[in-house]
Amino acid sequence: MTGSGPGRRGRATIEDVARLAGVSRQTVSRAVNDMAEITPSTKQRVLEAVRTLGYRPSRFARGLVKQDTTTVGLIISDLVNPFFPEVAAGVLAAAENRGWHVVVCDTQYRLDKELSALEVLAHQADAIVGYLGSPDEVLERHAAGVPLVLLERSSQSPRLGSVGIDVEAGVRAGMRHLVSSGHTRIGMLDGAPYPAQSAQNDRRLHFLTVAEEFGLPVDQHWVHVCDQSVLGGFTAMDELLTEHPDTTAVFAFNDLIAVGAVQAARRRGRGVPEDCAVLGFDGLQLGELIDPPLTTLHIDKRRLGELAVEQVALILADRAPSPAQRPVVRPQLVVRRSA
Amino acid sequence: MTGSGPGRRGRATIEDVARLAGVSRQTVSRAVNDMAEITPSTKQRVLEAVRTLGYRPSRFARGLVKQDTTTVGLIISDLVNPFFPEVAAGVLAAAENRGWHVVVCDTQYRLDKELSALEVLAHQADAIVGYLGSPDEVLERHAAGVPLVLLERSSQSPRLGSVGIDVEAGVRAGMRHLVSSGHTRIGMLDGAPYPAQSAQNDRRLHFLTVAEEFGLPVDQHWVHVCDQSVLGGFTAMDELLTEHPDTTAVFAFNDLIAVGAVQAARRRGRGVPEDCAVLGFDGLQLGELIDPPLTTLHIDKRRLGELAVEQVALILADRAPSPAQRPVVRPQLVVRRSA
DNA sequence: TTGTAGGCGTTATCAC
DNA sequence: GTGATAACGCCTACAA
Repeated sequence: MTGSGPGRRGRATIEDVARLAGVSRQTVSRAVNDMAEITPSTKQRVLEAVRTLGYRPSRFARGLVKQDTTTVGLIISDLVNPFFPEVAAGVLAAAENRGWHVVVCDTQYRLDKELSALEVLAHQADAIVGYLGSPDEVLERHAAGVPLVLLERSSQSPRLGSVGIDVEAGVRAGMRHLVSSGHTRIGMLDGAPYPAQSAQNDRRLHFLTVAEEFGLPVDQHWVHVCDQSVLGGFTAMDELLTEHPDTTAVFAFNDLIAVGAVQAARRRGRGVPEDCAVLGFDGLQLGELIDPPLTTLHIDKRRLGELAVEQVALILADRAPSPAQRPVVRPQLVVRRSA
Repeated sequence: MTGSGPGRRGRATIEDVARLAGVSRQTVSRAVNDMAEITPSTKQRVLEAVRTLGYRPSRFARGLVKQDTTTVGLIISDLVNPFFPEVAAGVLAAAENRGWHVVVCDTQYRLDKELSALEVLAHQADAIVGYLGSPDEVLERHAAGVPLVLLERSSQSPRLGSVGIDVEAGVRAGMRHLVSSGHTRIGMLDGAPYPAQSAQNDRRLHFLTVAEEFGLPVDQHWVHVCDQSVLGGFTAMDELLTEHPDTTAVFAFNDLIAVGAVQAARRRGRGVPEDCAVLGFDGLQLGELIDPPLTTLHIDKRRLGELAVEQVALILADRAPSPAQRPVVRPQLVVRRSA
């Protein structure tokens, strides 16, 4: 009823400060946002009141009246896979350039977490970019009208932006390299966990296509699915070599898996690359450090994140990005010693 | 003057929806937040209006009236150093548990970026946790009253929370291991870039102390400072071996540096660990994968992040955490083959 | 230089 | 079940 005092309802408001300093709210505002039209002495007095009351402006009230703060939500699959932090770094950098905030969610590759993250961010952000596995229509429903930019996934819906990797070119370059090195019995270690989402995983598709083009004696049985981790790669490689002992080369979904594959091969007494070549897909720093250094298709992950933010900017400016001009990063074959 | 139409000032408001559906704002609110007291048919009509107008509630207006959403800001030094994503993962997980949002900033170890991040987050978050290098009073000033939890750094100020690593115990365990393996001429590769902040870098201090306790013939000249990266470690190790060719073991600030040190040693034709042992400090997965596998002081990085969020919760609940009960994670010596 | 009035978009409270 | 009305905390006019 008194309606005053900082302790009343949590934090002090601009009103409380005004009262304590014996000025109007407006004057407090001028002092806090240090604007020009205010006497130094008054300013001092106000700022002192601010300090004793522990006053901090409400970001909500401020955001309500100045419509400028932009927040983009970032959804990634696994912060501990070194691939994603690099993408995130690109997103952060690009966002910071524009004065935008970024709130991050990690799905652990789980569709339920993905959807709840989507819902949370739909309330909290002005746009969302991320690695998403659910079908288009599910995504659109959960995003509830918030612009969405898909990473490494194309979509039919014109309402969804997207930024991609030129997987086909990458796979072609990689396979060409392996084949020209004399390999024909090439296996693939495909990353889970979105096997049902064909859109999600072009790597396997292109692998099979290109293998057929080259007339290789491999089919889908040469593709083993595994977790996107070193352990996953290790396990799957072990299975692959059991089922197809004549394998001489392996195409991995990503570098983590490739590293696991190298270990598995060696554990079985196969030299890499002499007995079995291993090809990665990512270009993580990790690949340079192991023995033998990993041959891989290097992706500019930072750039990927930056491009996503640019897409967001386009969409937010009502310039709906046409699917035709979908930005794409092209993998570069980096030949080291594993293949 | 007309004051209506969704196109007026960007987004449609609840008012626009109400008008189109021929109901009051309140009814729209009921429909959107699906509350109980509303006729299905009305709800349908409202929801349709929502869809055609592309209406989305303003998070600011909502946050203003419901005081519940909590956002914590996370400031880390370098997303690309695998150490930080693990800490971040802990923060994200703990925050999600409480229904909090996390906005992330990356400073690249730069003090200017650190301060601007602090200022931004002071407006945007209800609390901040992070790796910070500026002096206490600077931090407090820039945080502008927002609760702050320091990572891996103790502070004198009772107003700053903190979560740490028991560096002393870690260094002791590591040095004991090296000494008991017969090493006496032990160098150290210290991580930049906060040399002036003694609070920031207990590792060097404890290293020197413990070295003296053991009566080792090493002093500050055996400490070389470098970037917290593989390259940094490589370079510094090279310098160290040049100045002190009789070095038989090296204590690294972190695993990335240690990996670089291993490479530098080998490049010089020194076997690891036979000619020169290398000890890391982090416990990154990377360490298991290189050759030889890295002996290191393993830190539970996720836990560190979780503890930080718990500190935030305490502070936000006005239960100021006493410095006495500062949470600390204790490094565990993991002996592999590099030392 | 300072104060007053109004509105930003939403939810809560209370009538109807 | 539905609709006025009053906050929520701040800022941008404009008036004094």
